[in-house]
Amino acid sequence: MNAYTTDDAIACLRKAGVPVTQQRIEIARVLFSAPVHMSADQIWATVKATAPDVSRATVYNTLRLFTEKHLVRELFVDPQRIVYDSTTTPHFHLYNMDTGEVRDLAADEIEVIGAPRLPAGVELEEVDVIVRVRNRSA
Amino acid sequence: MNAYTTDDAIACLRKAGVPVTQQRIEIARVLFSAPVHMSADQIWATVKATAPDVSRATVYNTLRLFTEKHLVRELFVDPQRIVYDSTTTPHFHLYNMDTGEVRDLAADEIEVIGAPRLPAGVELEEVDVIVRVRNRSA
DNA sequence: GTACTTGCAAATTGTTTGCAGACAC
DNA sequence: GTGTCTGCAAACAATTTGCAAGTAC
Repeated sequence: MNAYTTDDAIACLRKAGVPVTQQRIEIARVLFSAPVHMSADQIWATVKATAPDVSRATVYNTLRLFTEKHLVRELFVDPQRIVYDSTTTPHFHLYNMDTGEVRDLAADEIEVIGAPRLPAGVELEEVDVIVRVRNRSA
Repeated sequence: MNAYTTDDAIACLRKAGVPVTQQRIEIARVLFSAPVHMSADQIWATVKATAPDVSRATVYNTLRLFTEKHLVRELFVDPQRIVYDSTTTPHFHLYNMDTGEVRDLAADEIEVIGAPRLPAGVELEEVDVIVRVRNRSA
């Protein structure tokens, strides 16, 4: 899912069934050049560095679209902001409550065992694990 | 931590080091009469049923205070609203994305194994597990 | 009596929406 | 050409804050 070049970004969008536009390419390049965890406003700021006239609304709308198409995953680590994770394979997170930083956990660091008894008529969507940490000694 | 009566609520607040007021008693009774998962506005609506002139701001401020004193736990299941959990012992959650309902998971349903390698200078605060489900067949 | 709380309404913040013009195909 | 996308600014909803009046002890 890495897309360093514009062509990679275009391929990635096409594969996901997302109509290609200039703005979406810019946003895809920010997200998929490397695994990142960014808030919508951070993404907007980064995109503006290379494409100054992308509007905030477009970034928000595009992120919603990308989420629906499973190109990114929304993380609710903090009620103040949604963090977008460009890695969509199942994995867990470490969240520093003081710095706001989000880090992926390696698969061997933590493991979830067992499956909950689901009520009838519902199906599992995903399992979210967030390990919250603080800087030592406040 | 159950507090069905006013006296129980007062004792609970005193024990937590929270100065007792009429409004806090009402809010405590809503939260601690039984294990609940409620949003701030749901709590406000419930409190108003028996104490009509408690303001929304007081409910929000009190919930923040209760959180600091570890009388309740904040759950970030959905970016739109904070859900308050009146059970503060460690446990995990099942969240129905369609209905918004939150349910506690029993300790034998799911288990987390292993501990992440923490960066130097940080300490573990808590581990949050949220199992997200959807109603079958959209 | 004093300090802390409350209620109200206004402010704040992250996110969404409506609409006219612009772009992809 | 046609339908979708974008930008702008206004709308929104959940939460917070400032300040004068009320309450617990």
